[in-house]
Amino acid sequence: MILDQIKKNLEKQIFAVFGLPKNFEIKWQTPPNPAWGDLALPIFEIAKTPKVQGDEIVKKVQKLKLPASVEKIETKAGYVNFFLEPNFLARGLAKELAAKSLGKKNSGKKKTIMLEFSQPNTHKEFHVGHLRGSVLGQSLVNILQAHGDKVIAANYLGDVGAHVAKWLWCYKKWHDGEEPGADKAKFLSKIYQEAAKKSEANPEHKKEVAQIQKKLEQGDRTLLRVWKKTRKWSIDEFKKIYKILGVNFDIYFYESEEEAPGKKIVEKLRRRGIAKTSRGAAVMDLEKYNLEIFLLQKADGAALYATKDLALAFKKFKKYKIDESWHLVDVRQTLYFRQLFKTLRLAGLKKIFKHLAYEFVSLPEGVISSRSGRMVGFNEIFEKVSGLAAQETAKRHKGWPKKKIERASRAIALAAMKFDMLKQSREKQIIFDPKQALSFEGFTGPYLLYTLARINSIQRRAGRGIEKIKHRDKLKIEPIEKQLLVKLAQFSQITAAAARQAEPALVAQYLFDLCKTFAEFYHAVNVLKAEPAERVWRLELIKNIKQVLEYGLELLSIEYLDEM
RNA sequence: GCGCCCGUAGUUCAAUGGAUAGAAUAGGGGCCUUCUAAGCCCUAGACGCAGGUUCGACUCCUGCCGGGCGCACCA
Repeated sequence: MILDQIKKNLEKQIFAVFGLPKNFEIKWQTPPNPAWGDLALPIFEIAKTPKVQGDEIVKKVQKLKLPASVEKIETKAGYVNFFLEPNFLARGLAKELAAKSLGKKNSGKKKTIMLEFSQPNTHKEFHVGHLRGSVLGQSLVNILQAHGDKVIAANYLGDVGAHVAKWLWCYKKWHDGEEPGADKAKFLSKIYQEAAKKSEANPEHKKEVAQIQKKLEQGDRTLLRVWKKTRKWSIDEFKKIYKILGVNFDIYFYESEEEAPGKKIVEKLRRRGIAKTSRGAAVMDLEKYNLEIFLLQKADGAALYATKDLALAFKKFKKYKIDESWHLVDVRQTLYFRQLFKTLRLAGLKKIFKHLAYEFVSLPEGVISSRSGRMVGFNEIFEKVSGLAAQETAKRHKGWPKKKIERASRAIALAAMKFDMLKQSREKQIIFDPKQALSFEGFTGPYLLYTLARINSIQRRAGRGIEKIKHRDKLKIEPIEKQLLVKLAQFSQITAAAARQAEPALVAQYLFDLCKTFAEFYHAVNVLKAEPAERVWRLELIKNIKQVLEYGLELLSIEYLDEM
């Protein structure tokens, strides 16, 4: 905001001095080194416009009148660098922060977006792969909402299909009536692994599984009862995890509910000649769109993922007043979604669909696989990480009661795990190394929490006597403090970019950078022991940092602490 | 075979076509009588290869090499 104002103000003059055409777009940059300035104007582009010749530029730059927001101007290596006036910046920032408008935007046109994410399968374990999707999704919801959009968070559970049939088959055959005990996730996961192994070992078994699936779709009563009961174990487990994670859904959809309507839609598409029958199955021939053949329904009439997704898409737009449907799903489904969206379009649902792809999580040993048990379950890793956090906390705070340590270590563990999932861009594969997940140093969630803890500590010691700062007085602002001011002012740009690119990593990286700069400040100057005027100003500065940091963490859905 | 994505310090990641390619971690060396050392400072270390487009390429294009993923009854 404040930066936008400064830029706008400068642009007016720049256009006039250089005689730039009206449609010219100034591409502001940030100098790589703060010592070179705070805003950079590349003159390569300007030099291309007919009226201006290279050598004249420097002369013309000297004609620019310095507004109050700018301290000085330098030309260097093809750039005009503007040094912002720190007092001006401090004042503007204070206004922006007081209005709580930093990082928020009220775009006039509010879109309603339904964001579907997380989508775990029942009867399988929630693992670190789901963790990425869930945390990414929640963070996107927050970021988009801050951007001014209305977002409906939807989860779509895979509660039917081949994997469920397999599980039920194994359970009925070898574990009939068994109860899961305290750790439902482990129980479900164990049976699934056993089911995968046993069903593949014997062709007889494969047939039995297919039979179970058929019976289930036909609504066999006794089977349905078992399905309902075991499905609930799974869903309860997921909800428990979402509660721990602070991930919230406005709506839950279930694949089981989309089967029948999906089949009807496929039938309709067949009648209308949009879908064809090939080898007994319902397909869309999308070869002319370079999207190959898309399978809608199996030859034996059983529903596929696509069958159900068609129904869900129609339902979403009919029942909820949404403008766009976004799907945050693993990149491996890119082709699938392109096929699905094209099919929907051909079926007459001409709406905006978006597949937000993210790279999957794998382990140092290889790809995650629920069937082979090569995976890191959420509960297991969460326990490990929070255990270590508890140990570290106890070491540092001998007097803390057990409950306080528990609360802190939980927050630290979650910060570590979530930040790990958010800090790199969506399109980068994460190789989840449990050993590295146990690190709380450097580019990690706990580092951000620690920064906050230090700020809080200063504030506590400062006591109540924080005077209001008088901005009319010129403050003595150190270079490192000015760097902090500039960083804070950039926050709005970052959140806007994060929303535009649907990329929470931008916020994560920014916050880390802010904290690094704070740490440098923290070691370079003292807040509490400063001269009265500086003391007041620095207290105000750290208050601002705290506000941005807390808000940024909220966008990432990371809970923070007062002390750690 | 066809298609999509990715190759940057030992490792994990950054870099709207722009300035001296930034961090973290691991390595070496320092800093706790000063606001929390989960920290800070110093040091060493990288663009897969070859062309092309451009005033300018880690970024765009082509080819090669290396890795991942997807391509009809799984989700």
